[in-house]
Amino acid sequence: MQISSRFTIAVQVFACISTFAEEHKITSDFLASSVNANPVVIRRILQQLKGAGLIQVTRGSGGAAIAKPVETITLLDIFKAVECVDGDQLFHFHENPNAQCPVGRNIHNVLDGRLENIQKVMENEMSKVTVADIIRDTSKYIENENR
Amino acid sequence: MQISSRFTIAVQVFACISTFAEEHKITSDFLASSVNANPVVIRRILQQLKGAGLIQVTRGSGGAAIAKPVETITLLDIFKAVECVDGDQLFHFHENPNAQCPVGRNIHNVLDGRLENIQKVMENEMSKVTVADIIRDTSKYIENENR
DNA sequence: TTTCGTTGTAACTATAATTATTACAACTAG
DNA sequence: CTAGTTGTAATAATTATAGTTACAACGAAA
Repeated sequence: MQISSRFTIAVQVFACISTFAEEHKITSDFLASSVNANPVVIRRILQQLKGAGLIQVTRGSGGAAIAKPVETITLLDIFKAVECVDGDQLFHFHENPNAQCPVGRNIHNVLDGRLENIQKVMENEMSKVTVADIIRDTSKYIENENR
Repeated sequence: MQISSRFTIAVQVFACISTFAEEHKITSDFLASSVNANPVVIRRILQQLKGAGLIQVTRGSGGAAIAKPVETITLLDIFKAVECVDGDQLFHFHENPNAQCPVGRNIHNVLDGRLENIQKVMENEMSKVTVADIIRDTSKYIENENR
């Protein structure tokens, strides 16, 4: 099981906005072409990012823009915006372990805390990377191409 | 997107073996009843754990047993055994980002290292918990019930 | 050596999530 | 009003998960 491509697509959206906002209007079609995905898929991701307050999308005339200072948006913010995980739980239990069985009725007691901790460590690492970092690296790589 | 229940089921398998091995033969039916899942699903997980050298399964007469000292088996070992992730990559990219687009052709350069790092941190945390810890906690919770 | 319980695995189904696609009303700017 | 765009519904295709039936292969014990 992998984390869905919505997440990496969403990150690419930020990189695109920052790279091209001055030259192009950032429409869902434009983004879809950079990602090589369907414009409707992009629009849905844009809605999720907008719902989290990370971008703004202009209806009618079109165009997406980043809504907050890029140093204040982390990969974790993006992840939580687009990865609709059931109750924010990364790990999935099989439903209804057998309460007649001593192990079945205690498996959550044993695991919940430890799994929560693993998830927290991962999220903490995600929160260390900001969109500013992504933007800086993106322009660095693009500049390196032009020599 | 969540990590599949195979992982938590597999952990429960170890807890069951350690808790009941002396009283019962650990068959797929017995495990299926504790987990409340289908025996064939359990047998498939047992095969994955066996393939990773973590347990042994006796054909014919039946029964599963832990194959290595429990302090040497970590949650990461179990995770890697049952979670068949494409190329060990937790994060999924949309295929074929547009190579005509400067951002599209550099998104992997920008993200691969950072995502790998996030995954590594998570795996490192998983490797800190051993089956011995799981077993200890399980008996602790079961004992606490009996007062 | 026959019987019995079990594993290993194939085949098929059901369910759910992801991603793509078509279509169109609602909206905004010119 | 027109053109281009967003927001969203509806539908389909694809993939992964999980359940189920079935049965050959196997091992131990009668």
